[in-house]
Amino acid sequence: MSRASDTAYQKIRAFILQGDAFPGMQLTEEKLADIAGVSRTPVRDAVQRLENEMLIVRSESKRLSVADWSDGEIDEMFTLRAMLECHAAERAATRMDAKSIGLLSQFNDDLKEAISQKTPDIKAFLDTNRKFHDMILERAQSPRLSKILPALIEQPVVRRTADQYSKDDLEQSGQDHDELIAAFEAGDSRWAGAVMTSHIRRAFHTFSVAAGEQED
Amino acid sequence: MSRASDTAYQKIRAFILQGDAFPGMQLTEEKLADIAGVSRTPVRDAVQRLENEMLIVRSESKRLSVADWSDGEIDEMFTLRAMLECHAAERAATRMDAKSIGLLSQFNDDLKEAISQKTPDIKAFLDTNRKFHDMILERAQSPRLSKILPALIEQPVVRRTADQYSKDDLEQSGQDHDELIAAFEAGDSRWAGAVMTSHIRRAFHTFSVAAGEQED
DNA sequence: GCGCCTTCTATTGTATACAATTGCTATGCG
DNA sequence: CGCATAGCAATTGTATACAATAGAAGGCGC
Repeated sequence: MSRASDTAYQKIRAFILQGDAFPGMQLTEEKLADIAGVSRTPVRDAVQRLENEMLIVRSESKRLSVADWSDGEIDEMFTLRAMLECHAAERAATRMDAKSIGLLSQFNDDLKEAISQKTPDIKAFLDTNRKFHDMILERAQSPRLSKILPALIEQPVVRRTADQYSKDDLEQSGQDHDELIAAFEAGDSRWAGAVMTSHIRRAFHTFSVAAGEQED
Repeated sequence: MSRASDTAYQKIRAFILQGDAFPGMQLTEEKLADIAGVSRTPVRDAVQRLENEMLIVRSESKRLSVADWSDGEIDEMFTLRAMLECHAAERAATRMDAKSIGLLSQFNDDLKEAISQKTPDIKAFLDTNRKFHDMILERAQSPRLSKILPALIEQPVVRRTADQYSKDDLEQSGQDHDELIAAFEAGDSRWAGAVMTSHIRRAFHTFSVAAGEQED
């Protein structure tokens, strides 16, 4: 979309993901327009996008609020993500080239670098991790997947618990990525898919533990 | 969405699916506004929805056109649909109730009725078929799936070749549905998932043959 | 005091006018 | 004659004013 529409999307998204928003919080188009610094028209575009990503929900009377997910929905979200990222990895494995694999290695080096410190740089970790997965999605060369998957990936609940991940968890991610790269180099799509599946399922497990502890 | 926005969506969708639109055809918001009989504002909402369903694409310069899918994309579409409908069937199998199963049976009776004539009523077939699948999706009780799947289901290319399906193909669909119902009654989610997968993959095969013949 | 109806207010939906951008065409120069 | 460029036309993007609708509050009768 266009400039105002995009900035609205980004600012509202940031407001929900990292800002002062809380699940269930009521929103109005006008308030969001203030936050984004634009008029309601581009805000409505942005809201529709965020609604598709299920970060925002509309009540039956068209009022907006910040999405609040049940445990079941989070579970389902990870399950779908695992299925689709597995599929993406399988496709990518048959469509890789040397340059892309090189980039993947580089991203993963950056990722390891980010968590090698005594206090891991979570933000850098999430950032390079996203780049890594985006690269695979790009190599999957499926417009459909590219439309569906991103909405399942970066999510508020995940973000909110990310800084509780242990160093071991983070390092395991790096190792998964290494194995993915090996599978890509071998052009073995089933291997790549299986590693990706276990990578996501482990992430879910790690998240569950962190989320459980957060409750206490 | 609201009234004008909804009618815009439906009319534009009908225009693409059943109207005079052709793949690659250039569209302007104003023309679509004329077709829908509303102003550009609700049209933009509708267009965004259709863009998400990939019925409409925007060029890099934001101009709109009717989507034109490659064979590879159609293939991928069926693959994703098979994966996700399989998952939906698996979930539904553990969440069924007698009333819903009764409705499924009724829908399938209607479907068989529609194709029992010498010249099958394709429109009625597609209609009851959609009801059947919608019911399963509803019982899967997954908001995410409900958001993702519909965009993969009713598609122009499929619609365009539907009237070439043989009576055998249509009857096989009815039998698949019968077996799905049996799996639901047994509460066997793996069974339900497997039947659904083969149901969709067969549909893809049937479509491929029909589409191939259409080219000649 | 309780419940229902009415009125008012807050919020979303739509249209329209205008701004910005993009593509196209024509014209001039080499 | 070809190409670059300037200006024009067409299209999309944004803001704002107004319409419609849903929710809240207050008043009235019972």
